[in-house]
Amino acid sequence: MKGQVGTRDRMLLSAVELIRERGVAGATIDAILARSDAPRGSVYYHFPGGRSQIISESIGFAGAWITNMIAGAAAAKDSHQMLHGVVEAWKKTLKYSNFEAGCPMMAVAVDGIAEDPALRAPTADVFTQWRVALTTQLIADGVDAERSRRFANMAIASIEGAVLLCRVDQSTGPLDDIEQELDVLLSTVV
Amino acid sequence: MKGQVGTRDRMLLSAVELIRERGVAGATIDAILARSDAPRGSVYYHFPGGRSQIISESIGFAGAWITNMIAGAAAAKDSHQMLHGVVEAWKKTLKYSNFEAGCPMMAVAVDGIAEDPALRAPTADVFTQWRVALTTQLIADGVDAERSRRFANMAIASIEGAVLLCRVDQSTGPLDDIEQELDVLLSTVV
DNA sequence: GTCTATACGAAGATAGAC
DNA sequence: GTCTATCTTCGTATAGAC
Repeated sequence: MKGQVGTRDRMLLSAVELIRERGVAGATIDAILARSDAPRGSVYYHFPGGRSQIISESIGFAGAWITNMIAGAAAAKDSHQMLHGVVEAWKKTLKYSNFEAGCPMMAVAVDGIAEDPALRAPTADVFTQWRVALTTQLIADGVDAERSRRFANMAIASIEGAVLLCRVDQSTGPLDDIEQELDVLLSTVV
Repeated sequence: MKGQVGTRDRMLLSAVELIRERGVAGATIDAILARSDAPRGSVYYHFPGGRSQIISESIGFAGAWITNMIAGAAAAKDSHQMLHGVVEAWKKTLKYSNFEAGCPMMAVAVDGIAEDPALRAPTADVFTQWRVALTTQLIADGVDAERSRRFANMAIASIEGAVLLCRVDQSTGPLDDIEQELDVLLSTVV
């Protein structure tokens, strides 16, 4: 049982995928069941809180996914390589999904928070985690705190925006472009 | 009748607002009617294609809104001022809506295209329009075509991403930050 | 842990009156 | 141009059997 992915986790994973592809509104119970191939009876057994519980837990799940992506990139020696790692990971996931899946956090912000305002705080927390990971590396590279914060916001914003443009264009072009520009900008810092 | 805004236009305007606040899924017929204070009977009279026609026409409507924003900023003398104008316009609209309304194009990309794939092309067109407006100014300022394209994508991506972060943070901080970084980056160009 | 049946509400769409 | 049914589909949730 240890190495197995249980029904509960498969449902959450499917929910994240659906949120990335169709937004929170598209992550219906039926769609989650179909994708995870989970039995109907599992819904209120594993998630007594129903659909809203599935959605809110999905944010934690997706947050962990992003954290892993950054952690992987953080294995790099400096800020340049860290950003490169994150951007490459996005290109890979975009291509893998045929440009149909974007960032789950963006989706939650766009059509999830209006549906359930309680989702705003945890979403903000995930973005803050990302900021912390970036500023930590920048400060380690000798950048001062304020400039680190500004650059971190710039990196997160441009990557998020570029992922959106890539989906619409069905091409990694925008990410290729902002990666270069981000590198130029970073060169003015460290 | 000339200066009046008709029922049809009021419905489209309301649809755009709802899309910005709640995503495409949140722009239901009932919500559009309630916000525009339009009579129920108007729906299939003005829009024989029903809801999907309202949504697709809303994209053109929103595209025009963005074009106006850029046009206003384009009255500036150079690229620096143009970007400043666009960012300031976003800050204003965010504050005006209490950080509840984002970019309609982002919303369409996130939860509209999956619902109706026909929306992808017109959405891509709007982003291209924006790119053209920016590259035109950059080239006028003496930047070469390739770098102009890269920088334009960087500007669009970072502004879109920052608007998202501002909504989640309920603060204009992220836009303030990327405006400064965008300015630094632009200084390496022109 | 999982299944079926059922209830309930929301949303889009159509028909026919005014 | 606009209104009131009405139909249908879909999505969430609950109850009770296995």
